[in-house]
Amino acid sequence: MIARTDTKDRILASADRLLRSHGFNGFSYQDIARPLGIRNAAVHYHFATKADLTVAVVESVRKLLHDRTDHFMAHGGDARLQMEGFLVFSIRECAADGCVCPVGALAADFFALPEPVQAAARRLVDDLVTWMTRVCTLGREQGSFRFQGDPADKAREILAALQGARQLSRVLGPSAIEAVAEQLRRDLGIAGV
Amino acid sequence: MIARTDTKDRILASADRLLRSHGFNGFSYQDIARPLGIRNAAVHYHFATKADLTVAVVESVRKLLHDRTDHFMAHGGDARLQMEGFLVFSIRECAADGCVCPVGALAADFFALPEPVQAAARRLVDDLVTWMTRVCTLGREQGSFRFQGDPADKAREILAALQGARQLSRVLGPSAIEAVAEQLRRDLGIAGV
DNA sequence: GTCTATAGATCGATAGAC
DNA sequence: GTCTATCGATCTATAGAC
Repeated sequence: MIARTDTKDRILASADRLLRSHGFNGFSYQDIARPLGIRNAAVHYHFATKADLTVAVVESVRKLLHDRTDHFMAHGGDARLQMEGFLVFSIRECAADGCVCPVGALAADFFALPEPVQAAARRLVDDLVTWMTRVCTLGREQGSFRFQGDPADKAREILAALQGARQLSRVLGPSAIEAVAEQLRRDLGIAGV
Repeated sequence: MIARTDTKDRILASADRLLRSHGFNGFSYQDIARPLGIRNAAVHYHFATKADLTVAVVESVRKLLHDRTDHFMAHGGDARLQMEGFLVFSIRECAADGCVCPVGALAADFFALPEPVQAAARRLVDDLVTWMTRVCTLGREQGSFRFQGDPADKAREILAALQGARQLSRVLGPSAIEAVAEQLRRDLGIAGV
């Protein structure tokens, strides 16, 4: 059934964009239904509750992360390429539509979120930290990165900086995340590559 | 009139806490009125609209920042003390109640916010960046900080990292911001002081 | 300055026809 | 799978008594 899958995917894509641009409490089923030319109730058919829909969005992002990093997590690879890919990805997404990552979108309302949504956010953050920690560990072993201290701390610092930078960019413009990304490169000793 | 000022201040304090814990779209006039033992309409008497109330919250934070940094901005001082004070302040606020700074609270919904609220957020971010840039500039001149590149870039990196860390801490627990703060110190060469 | 009462809108969600 | 219709709740904001 092409129609079913197609509509469900469109709903998911729309919810993804709305969640990351307006936050969990900043979009409604109406906002999703109207541009798709369907009704409120049709969205509820595919995703019974707003919590279900939001969890699905977070899980789709988590799956995207796994698709892009599973090989690296299992077999290793060039840490500098992984890092640079993530920086460029963050800058491009931020500049394109000012969207933050789902974690940043959910964190602001976190204590007011349905518990399943909180749990999904936790899973995504755990995955991001695990992956970034491996990138930092391998990068230093490979002689690509220069930093002091525990790779797990450096990983959280980098993730926090990018998350915060995407939010700063909403207020200051796209130059903010570019400046932060370039400073992160300088700190790691990979600027001007 | 003690009563008037007192209630207005209580409303402001309550709104501050609610904004930073639940986001702009995550709290209502009811949430403010009930714990204070007053009614919805009484809040509207002091702050006509939710935008007015939110702008007042942001401006009060901006005033607090000025009170703490005006002397430093005018006459200089010990950059390491300014930096350490800000790190400790951020950690303590984050651990106490999981609140993010107003910028982080407003950034998630930013494109859905009333324009005056967006403008107030911009003013606060500009002030923070200006101050932190001065801290970084003086810190390097004083030989306290070690970093590559433009102090304005380092300043935005640090602010972004702390803002992101406060949000990560909601998901991962208070250890996240402590780890990020310690990594920021290591990067600057002021760890273990 | 605070109240009661309510307007007016929107929200998430459900029931049932098609 | 999408529709119409609607429920019940909640929200921002206002009017007017006290």
